[in-house]
Amino acid sequence: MVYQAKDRKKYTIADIAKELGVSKTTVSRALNNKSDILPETRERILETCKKYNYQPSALAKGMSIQKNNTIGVFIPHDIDYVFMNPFYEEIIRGIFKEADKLGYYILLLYCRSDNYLDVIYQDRVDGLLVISPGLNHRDIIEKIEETRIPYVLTSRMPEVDKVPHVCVNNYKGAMIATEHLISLGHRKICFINGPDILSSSADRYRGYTDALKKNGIQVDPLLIAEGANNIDSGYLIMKEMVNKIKPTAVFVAGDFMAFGVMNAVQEMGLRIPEDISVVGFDDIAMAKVMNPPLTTINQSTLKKGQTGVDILVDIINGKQVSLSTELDVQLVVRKTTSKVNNWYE
Amino acid sequence: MVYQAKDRKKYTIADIAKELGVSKTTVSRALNNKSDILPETRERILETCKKYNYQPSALAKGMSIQKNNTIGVFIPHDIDYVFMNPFYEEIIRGIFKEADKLGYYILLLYCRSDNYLDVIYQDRVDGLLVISPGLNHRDIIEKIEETRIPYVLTSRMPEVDKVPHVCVNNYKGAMIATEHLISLGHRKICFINGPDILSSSADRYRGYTDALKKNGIQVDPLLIAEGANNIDSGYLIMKEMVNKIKPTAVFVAGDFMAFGVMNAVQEMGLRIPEDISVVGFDDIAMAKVMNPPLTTINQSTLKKGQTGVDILVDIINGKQVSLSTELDVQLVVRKTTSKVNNWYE
DNA sequence: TTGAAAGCGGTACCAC
DNA sequence: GTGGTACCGCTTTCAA
Repeated sequence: MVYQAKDRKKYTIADIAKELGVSKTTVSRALNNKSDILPETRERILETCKKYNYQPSALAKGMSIQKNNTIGVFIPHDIDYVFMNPFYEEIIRGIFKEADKLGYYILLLYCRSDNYLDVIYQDRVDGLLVISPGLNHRDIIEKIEETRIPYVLTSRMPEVDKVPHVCVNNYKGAMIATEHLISLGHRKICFINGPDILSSSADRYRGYTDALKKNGIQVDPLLIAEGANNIDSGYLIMKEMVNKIKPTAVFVAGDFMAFGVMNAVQEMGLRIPEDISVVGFDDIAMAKVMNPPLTTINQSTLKKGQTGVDILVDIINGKQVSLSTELDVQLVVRKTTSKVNNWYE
Repeated sequence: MVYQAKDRKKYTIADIAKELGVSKTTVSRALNNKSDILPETRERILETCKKYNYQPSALAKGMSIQKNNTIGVFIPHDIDYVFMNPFYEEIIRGIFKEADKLGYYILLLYCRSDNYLDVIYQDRVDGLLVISPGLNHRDIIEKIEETRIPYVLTSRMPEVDKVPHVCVNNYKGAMIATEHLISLGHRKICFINGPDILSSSADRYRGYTDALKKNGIQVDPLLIAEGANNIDSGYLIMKEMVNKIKPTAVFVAGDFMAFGVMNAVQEMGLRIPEDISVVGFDDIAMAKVMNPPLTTINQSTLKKGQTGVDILVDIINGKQVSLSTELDVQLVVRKTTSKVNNWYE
C-alpha cells in the first residue's frame, strides 16, 4: 500500500474578504482587535474565519510585522548529551511551558556543524536563549552579539558581563550542601565537580572549599575530582574514590552523576546512607525516585527556564530588563545522608 | 544594571544586488544553484553574501515557495508527562537528528488547550509527525486529516488504516520477552502493561498471553495489571503484586515503569534476578545503567523517530511512500533475569 | 545570461 | 468606519 500527499486549498485573508464583501484591511482589523471597526462587522468576520478555520499565515504576518513569535533555544552541546541529561529536560520543560503561556513557539537548536546561527540570519527567530554556555563558548556569544539579536544566557559568563542572563547561586548551593555533611559529623567529604568549562563549576568549587575552611577542615585535592556530568563518569570516579580514599561522604555536583555514584557505592557492598552519605545538586525529577531518594540542592531548574523566557520576551518587546537575575537554591534533605560512620575501620 | 534591545540592520537580497550592480533575480539564482548564471557571477555573489553573513529570510522565502522546511512534532500528551518519560526523549532525539540531516527544523507541540492545530492553519509547518497517538485520539487524527497536511503517525491506529505510519512489532516483542522468562523455568509471570488506550498495549497483551498458551501455561488475570508508564505506577503495582501473588518473574511493558518495579522489589528485601526476574520493554538509554542492568526488548526508538521523519519528508516532497513501516524488535539480555527460584517457599 | 515585474499573504498608512 | 495601495523579501515567469 502506498500513499501520497493530497492537494490542499488554503484560505487567505483575501478569500475571507471577498466572501463577506469587505476589504482585506477590514478583515485584518477584526483579526487584530483594532478599535476602528464596527463591532458587528468584526463579529461577522470572526465568525467566517472560525467557520473556515482560517488563521493568518505566520509567514506573511511575520514578514509584515517583522516578528515571528518564535524564540530559538540554543544548547551548545551535542544532541546526544543533551537528550540524555535530565537537567536539560527540566530546563527545556520550563522554557516550553513559559513560551506557550506567552504565545511563543520554540526552535530547539544544539551544536551542529557551525550553522546554529543560521536561524538568526534567516530570521526564523525573534530572540535566542542560550542554555548554560561554558567558558569555552565565548566565541559563540560574540557571534551572537554581532547579529544584535535579543538574547539571554542561562549561566553567568565571567568577563562578558554586559550580557543579560539568569543564573543560580551555585556558591551558596555548594556551601550548604557541604555544611550539611559537616553538620552530620563528616570530615572526609569527596567532591565530584562538573566539567571545568562550566562557570558553575568554579562557583561550586569555591562553595565546597569555603565550607570546609570555615569549619576548620583542610582542603585535600585528592578528595576532589572533575566529572563529565553523566552516570558513567560518576560511577567510575566513585569506584576509585572509595578504593583509594575511603570517604564517609560525597558531594556530587549533579544529580544525574550522583546516580552513577550511588550505583558504584552499592555495588561495592556499602550502604547509603549508613556507610556513605551522598548529596547531589539540581534536584532533577528523578532524584526523589532514586533508591534511596537523593538529598540534594534544589536549583529550580524549571524556573530558570521560565525566567529566561520571560526576560528574553521582554527584551524582544523593547522593554528594559535587569542584566542579571539570580535564582536562589535550597537544601532538600531526603534519604541519602546520615550521621558519619567510619565503615572502613 | 539594565539592558535593552539593540537596533538591528538587516541585509536583504536587494542590498546584495545593489552592492554588486546586478538584479535580485541574479542573486536569487546564485543562491539557489540555478544553472542559468555565469559561474563567475555566481562566485562574486556568493562571496558577498558570505561577507555580510547574508542568508535569505526564511519567511519571505517560505511565502514564495510555499514551504517552510519545518515539521511539527505533535505529542498528544501533557508536557510534564512527555518530558519526564525517557521514551519520548529517545524518539525526539531520533527525530531531531534526522530532521537536522535533511535540513528541517522542528516545532515541538504537545497537548495544550486545543490549539495544536494552529501551526497548521498558520502555515508554520510543512508536515506533522504525531507521536504514539492512542486509541482515544481518533478525533485528533481526523482533524489533522481534514487539513490535508502531510502527516505520519508513530503508532498503528486500528480502523484508521489509510494513515501513513511507522510502528513496531509489539506482539513479537511481548512474545519473546515472555518466552525468555518461560525458558528460564518461570511460570508465575506477572505482566504490567501500559495504558489501555495505547494500541501497543493490546498487541503486547496478545504477545504475552499467546506465549503463555503456546507453552501450556494458563493465563491468570490476577497476574496482569495496567500501569501508567511511570515509575510510581510500576512501584505501586509491584508492591501489591509481590504481596498478593508472589511471582517469580515480571514482564513490564516499559523500561521506565520497570525502574519503579525494581525499586519495589529491592525495597521489599528481594533480590533481582535471584528471587524475581524482570524484563522491560523499549531499551531506553537508562536501561543499561540500572542496578542491575535491565534485560529488555529493544524497539529501536531512535530509529522510529528517524524513520518517521524520512517518510514525512518524502510525503512533503510529493513522493510515494508505503503506508505502513514496521520496525523489528529484539531481546537484549542483561542482568535482571535468571533461572526460576521459588523464594517464597 | 540577465533583468523587470508580478505574486506570495499579510499590515498599515492615507484618503474618503 | 472602511477601503485602496504600497510594502515586507523572496521566487519565478517572461522578455530582452
